[in-house]
Amino acid sequence: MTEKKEKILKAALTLFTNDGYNATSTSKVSKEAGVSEGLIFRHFRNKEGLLNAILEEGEKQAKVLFADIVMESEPKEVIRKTLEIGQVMKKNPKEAHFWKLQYKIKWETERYGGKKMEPLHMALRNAFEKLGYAQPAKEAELILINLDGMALHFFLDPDFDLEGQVSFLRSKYEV
Amino acid sequence: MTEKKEKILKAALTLFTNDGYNATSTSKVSKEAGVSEGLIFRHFRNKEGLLNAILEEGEKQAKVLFADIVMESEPKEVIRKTLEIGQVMKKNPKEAHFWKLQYKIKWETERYGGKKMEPLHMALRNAFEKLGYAQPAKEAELILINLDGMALHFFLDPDFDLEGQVSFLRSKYEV
DNA sequence: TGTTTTTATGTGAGTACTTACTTATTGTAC
DNA sequence: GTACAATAAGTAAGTACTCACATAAAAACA
Repeated sequence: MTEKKEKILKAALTLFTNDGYNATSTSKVSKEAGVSEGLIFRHFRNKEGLLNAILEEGEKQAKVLFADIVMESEPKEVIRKTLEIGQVMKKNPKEAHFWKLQYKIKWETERYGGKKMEPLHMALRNAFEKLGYAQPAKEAELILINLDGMALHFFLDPDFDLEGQVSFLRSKYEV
Repeated sequence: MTEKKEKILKAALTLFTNDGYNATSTSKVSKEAGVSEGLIFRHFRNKEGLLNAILEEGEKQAKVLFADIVMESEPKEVIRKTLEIGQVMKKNPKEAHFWKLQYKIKWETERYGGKKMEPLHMALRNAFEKLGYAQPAKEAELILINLDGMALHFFLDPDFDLEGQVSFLRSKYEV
């Protein structure tokens, strides 16, 4: 990975996340990266290839983030850690960039996100099962739906009180 | 409102909702509407004006949709009707178009959606208060966050089981 | 009423500029 | 000196938007 290639990736992540994929031209990316436009196509073949490279990098980061939750054996801890994913974003802005980009791309291009949440879903299902909940699968799905809803507000509504909502949920689940 | 003006609005609603705002050119809209491109600018001044016209029309529809919930006096009915908003979308595809566009625009352009959910939030807050919940405001916010999460899956995940999730939530709130 | 004048609606070709992408050429490290 | 990194200068197609002009509808006046 050359230095300029990394600069392209960084610039594209910023611009795609802030302005959106379609609203960001390869020319803008090259200027932001301080690089000739042609270099983008040499390294990534086309604009979509650049997007895919960023998305793949984000997926790797997500796996690391999820690993800690999936490997947790204490069911209440699984739920608590899941609910607190948002706090991680506040501390780690690059992780937040990747997440935000996921949602932006999902809505802008409607390319289906794949099954990358599946391991988390499984871990939650098992946790709720161990805790004796009547419908563990639905409970797990509800938490993930909640996470998506909170992400919308966290990323797009500057007045959203993330911590307040998370602690409210923690008290609901007693975790 | 002339016939051609309405055709432009209809075509733009479809294209903006399916392909996104930035990915839809005024030329595409004019072709879909069977109208000269210049007419778009005669009626709406620019592309953003066209978007605003559609958004305003959607806001009117949303007010009608919310009115029925806000005026409901039975607290459990307020919650049930709110949870069942998604079912309305399934029956009324044009309403669904407007909703989907709201989310697409929100993520694509990050223009703040305004306070159009405020009356619904209020109604829910009062409902939870009457039912003796400890934190009615947080409960109301949670329901709206849930709605946003379900919307993501409803519009973008073809396998999402909306009815299953809604009836699960209804059983949770006993409504 | 019929005629003229104004206004609203509509077109199609053109504007300057941007888009994603290509190609030919040069720099550079081993 | 070869393989790769990088650039500058292109390309054709597309972009939002404008303009001069045509037609239809409405208003004003005789």
